[in-house]
Amino acid sequence: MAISNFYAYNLAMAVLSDIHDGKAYGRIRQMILSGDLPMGARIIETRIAEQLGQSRTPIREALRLLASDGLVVFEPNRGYRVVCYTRADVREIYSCRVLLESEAVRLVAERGLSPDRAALLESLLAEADAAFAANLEPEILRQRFLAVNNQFHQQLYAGCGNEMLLTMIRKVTDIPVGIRHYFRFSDDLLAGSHVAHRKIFQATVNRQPERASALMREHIWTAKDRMIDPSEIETPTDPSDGRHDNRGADEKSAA
Amino acid sequence: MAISNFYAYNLAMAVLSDIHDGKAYGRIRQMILSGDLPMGARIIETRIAEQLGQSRTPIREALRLLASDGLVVFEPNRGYRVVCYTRADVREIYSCRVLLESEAVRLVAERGLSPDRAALLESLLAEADAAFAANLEPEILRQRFLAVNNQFHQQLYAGCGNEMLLTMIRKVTDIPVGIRHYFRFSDDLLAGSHVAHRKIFQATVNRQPERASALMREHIWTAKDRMIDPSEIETPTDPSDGRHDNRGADEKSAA
DNA sequence: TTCTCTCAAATTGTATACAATAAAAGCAGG
DNA sequence: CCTGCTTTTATTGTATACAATTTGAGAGAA
Repeated sequence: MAISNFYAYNLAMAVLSDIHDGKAYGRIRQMILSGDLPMGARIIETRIAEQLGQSRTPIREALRLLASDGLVVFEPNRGYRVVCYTRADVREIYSCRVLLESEAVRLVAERGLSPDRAALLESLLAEADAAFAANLEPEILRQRFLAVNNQFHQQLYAGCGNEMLLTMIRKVTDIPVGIRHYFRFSDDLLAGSHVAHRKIFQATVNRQPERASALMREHIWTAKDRMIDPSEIETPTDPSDGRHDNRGADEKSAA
Repeated sequence: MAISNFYAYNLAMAVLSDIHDGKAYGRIRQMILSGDLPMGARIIETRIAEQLGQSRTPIREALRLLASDGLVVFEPNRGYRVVCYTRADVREIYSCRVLLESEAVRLVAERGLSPDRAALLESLLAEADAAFAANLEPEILRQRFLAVNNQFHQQLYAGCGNEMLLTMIRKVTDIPVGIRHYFRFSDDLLAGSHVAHRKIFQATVNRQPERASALMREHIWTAKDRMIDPSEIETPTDPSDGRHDNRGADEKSAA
């Protein structure tokens, strides 16, 4: 398997050369995914450079990369902004997720899970169980669950045998937290999601590709349906100011 | 539709700022897609820079971009090489194409083709008809048809209403010509492909989403089946030398 | 020969300087 | 008070210089 090809894409680059080197790409990426840099925020090269103690050159390259990940948007002579997904965009993304992830899980169910991966997935599900049982504050529970949720999906597909598919799935999965504003995370949604994970896992273990695939489609559709839908009231694409001081203004309304 | 987001990805960047500026990204991209830089060729920044009459800085950025397109591969401290797809990679790519393009054409068939786009597609089909009727040299016919073929696919999906899907399709479609080595382009394959296009187009015009989708799946599967398949004799990933003088060595054996 | 080590050349990584462009501020005129 | 132009500032685009790293060649020893 030519890991050398597909995997030398962006995420790999992060892992290989950036993230543990404390270098630009990984750190900026994290700022975006975590919401430190809110959606729509303009990114000024010199400022980031200063902040990370590097010169502009590596920052620029990191930004180019992030642009191709779809995490920042570039306009010639105007620099970069954190991507600002509209509801329509998010719907598109979820449509793609349905397509890609249902296929991935089908492949996995056909090929069968390796024992250690099955064990890993079990432990993730157990972790989620624990979180629900722990009677946490809703916000904490939500965060905890979503983290496990992401890992579950990633790990589930990992053995699908199609690196290109995995790359594309990462692309529609690694998205700024800001989009959570568009969703209603009621308790029953989380619980329902967890149940769905168990079912999907079971079908996969049982080598039922069609069933696992169908469950996955339904699982993601359900999430998509929970999007808050003020029909045509899109967020304006222009937050106008994007200093990265205004963090936090972002995350609160997500509950 | 937030074109501003998805579309500000790489290809757009090419169109916007690079290609008609005569800048690096577009030109290098073209070198790769056309085979001027053969698969596996190492890319030396200084050399390309000299060749294009620019400094290394913009070349480096272009290469980073191309890496995210999957056209070149990067290794830290070792620079870039043109991606070298193995047969297994190509099979993966075609699996993804089946998935993505069948979905795209389904969406188009559901929404219906705009009259002018339908006309454009008709004209492309007519162009292919003409090519077949012209009794061209096989190699010329092949090139002509493949060019029209690409355009047909692109134009067919263009109105699918999901920019993210289109972006992903571009990614699995824009591939160095070198991979053609892996295919057997017999005359009947081309002719069969053309017939399939007509059928797909007809089903789309008739608003038969499932039918169009199924035809598309079969169409791409057929192409995939025509891969030359010396089972496990993969091309070694290391052509060892990659000066871009050795062009042409590439393209001939494609017939 | 074959292996290893050392040193030189080539290449990539980063920083800095300056040019080109866009955004913002200031200023006249209505 | 607003409008449109000029000047200033901020920011991005490119080139160059130098440091760090890898690659390749050659010398010396087994």
